[in-house]
Amino acid sequence: MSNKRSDIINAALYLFSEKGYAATSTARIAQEAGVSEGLIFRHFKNKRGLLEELLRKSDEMYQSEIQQFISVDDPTILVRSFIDYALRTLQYQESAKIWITSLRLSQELGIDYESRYAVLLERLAWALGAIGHGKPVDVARALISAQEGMLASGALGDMAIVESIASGMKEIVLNE
Amino acid sequence: MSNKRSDIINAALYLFSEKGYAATSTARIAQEAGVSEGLIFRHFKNKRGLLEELLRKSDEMYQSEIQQFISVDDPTILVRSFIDYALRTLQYQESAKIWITSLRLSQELGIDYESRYAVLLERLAWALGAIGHGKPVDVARALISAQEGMLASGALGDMAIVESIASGMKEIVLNE
Amino acid sequence: MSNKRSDIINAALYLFSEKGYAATSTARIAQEAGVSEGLIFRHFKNKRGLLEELLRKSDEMYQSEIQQFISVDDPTILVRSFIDYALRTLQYQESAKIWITSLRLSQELGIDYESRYAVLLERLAWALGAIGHGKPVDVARALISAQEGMLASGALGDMAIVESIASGMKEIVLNE
Amino acid sequence: MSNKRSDIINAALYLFSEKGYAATSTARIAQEAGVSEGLIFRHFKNKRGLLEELLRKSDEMYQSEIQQFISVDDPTILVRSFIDYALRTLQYQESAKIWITSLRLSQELGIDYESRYAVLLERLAWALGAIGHGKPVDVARALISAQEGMLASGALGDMAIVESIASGMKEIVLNE
DNA sequence: TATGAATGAGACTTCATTCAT
DNA sequence: CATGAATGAAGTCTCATTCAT
Repeated sequence: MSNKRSDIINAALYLFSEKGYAATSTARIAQEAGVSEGLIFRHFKNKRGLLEELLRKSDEMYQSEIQQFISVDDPTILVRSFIDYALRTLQYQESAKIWITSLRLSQELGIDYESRYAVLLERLAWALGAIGHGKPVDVARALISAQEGMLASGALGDMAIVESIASGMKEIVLNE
Repeated sequence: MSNKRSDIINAALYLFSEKGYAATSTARIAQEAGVSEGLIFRHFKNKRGLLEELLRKSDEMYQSEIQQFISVDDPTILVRSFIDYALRTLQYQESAKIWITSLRLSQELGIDYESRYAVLLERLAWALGAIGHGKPVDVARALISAQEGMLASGALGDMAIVESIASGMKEIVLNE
Repeated sequence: MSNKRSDIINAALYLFSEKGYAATSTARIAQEAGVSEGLIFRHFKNKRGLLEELLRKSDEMYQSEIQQFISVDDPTILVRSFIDYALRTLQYQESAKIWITSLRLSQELGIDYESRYAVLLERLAWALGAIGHGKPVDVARALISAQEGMLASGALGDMAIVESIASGMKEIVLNE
Repeated sequence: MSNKRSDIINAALYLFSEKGYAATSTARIAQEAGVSEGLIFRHFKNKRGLLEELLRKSDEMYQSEIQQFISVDDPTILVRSFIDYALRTLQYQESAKIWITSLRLSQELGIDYESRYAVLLERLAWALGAIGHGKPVDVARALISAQEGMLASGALGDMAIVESIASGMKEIVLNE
């Protein structure tokens, strides 16, 4: 049965993450997906439409993935899980790509990304406050921000730096 | 003397920062700079050459700007200056653009960016160690990483978030 | 019984008349007809086949419609009926479309259209001669020609002009 | 020196008149004009822009051509000149094409065409009134309408019909 | 009969780059 | 140094048509 639709999405995800949106041609996506170029437009109307579908999917996956640690009761464990999550994700290249890519694409295209963090931010702030940090919302934002930088480094393939950043984050917020 | 050359660089800087490298046409750059398209190729050989010149310039400016706080003797002041620097820079839009842009372009094109941080990383690590933080290199990297995320937010124009991140960074590393 | 076939013809008629043959896609026809695109090719082999069927139908309708006045015995009434026919037809938009459209399509595609007028031309010439006009065949052709221009105006929706033309035609050939 | 711009216009004029606007590709126009396809878009922005330029030019030519007989003082000569003009024009194919074509293109694209006739209509009505016709404006419109039909026949290359129509027009309005 | 996924050719258009002036 | 006309390759997208179901 037809999984050509998702073949296209996967190919686009891969190529966008390698080269960015503007530098990836629909011909290349079709080739990578093993379909005709026309099919892309039949399924997604536009190159832009394909991107939006991809971003929508990525957001869904992200929201479902952060459930893992967002509902943890122990604040220390919650924060540690948050930091480790990105670390772990980055070690299994393929599953990480969608996250990194959607971050970058949002930047490249000026799409709002902040809203994606709403739930995470709230829980993280709660945990940081419970641990004893002042200005927990600000600290939570700083952490998320650091993690984004970490993802960017990860995208460039430098795992040593990624681990160093994670270690630094734990040091300052968890003292470990 | 001919300032058309720098007009081109400035136009490219502006447009690359708005749209990214691949999505900016040389025709658009020429129009923005008020010169003929051909002149770009006379001065920079090709579009990539223009980009490289721009990145080179940006690195020079960056290195000269961080001199301000890199040579500070008091570790606390040094760290605070580092954090405030991005904050201040972002408040004066134009001068910040070059920094944000070169960060983004490096990511878009997979150019090494890490080396730019070499000196900064060393001094920041020293200061953090002096303040009493463990694993000072890791923490320094986490800080730089957070600042990159902050710049990305700044690029999207959301100063409230930028300030929140800066505040969070100060809270965790300076306890203020 | 299946009226999807005629749904397709009607949709094509409508769209060809709005946009012309070349500018109308089979996808659009299918959508307008509420059928799948494939069905068009099952019924008509290809787009051109659909057009030819449409033109064939239109000619049949035309021939049957002009029977109304072609068999009239009084030459003055015959000529007046001819002029009024187009006028009346244009006032009931829908039924006029097929006539205008086939005229236009014939032009767009360089299809012979003259033969359609054979019978009409003969009767009209007879009537004009009977009324007392010299060169009755030439005058008949001029009249038919004027009526075609009238239809073109009608297609653009300008009924005031249509009525003016009809009035002018009556003035010169019927003196009324 | 560069007459490539007008080469493109001429090629487009020729091809649009043969096939219509929608059925003529820009690649074909470029080939016919002996230029690269890209040049069309450099000069006219759009295929549509090319069409509009062509229509603008055609209108200018038309207005300047009808000066010949529009300023004639003798009403009979004026009307005869009007009828003969189309006849003569059609006999010299090339110069006629632009007129016929713009008529057809206006119809194909639903562009206003009526305004082009404003001056002509006024003078023709005056002449017809002076000759003694009632409802001179209506008759003038009928004449113009007949001439349009004539042009359409001429476009299909049937000069015998064209001459017959012209003869019929003279018979009814000039009695000759 | 009817659908809808799929395709390949070709449509319009943009682009980086060259070159005569 | 500077322009602007010109190009060829490539880009996004549309289209008529086919075919398995």
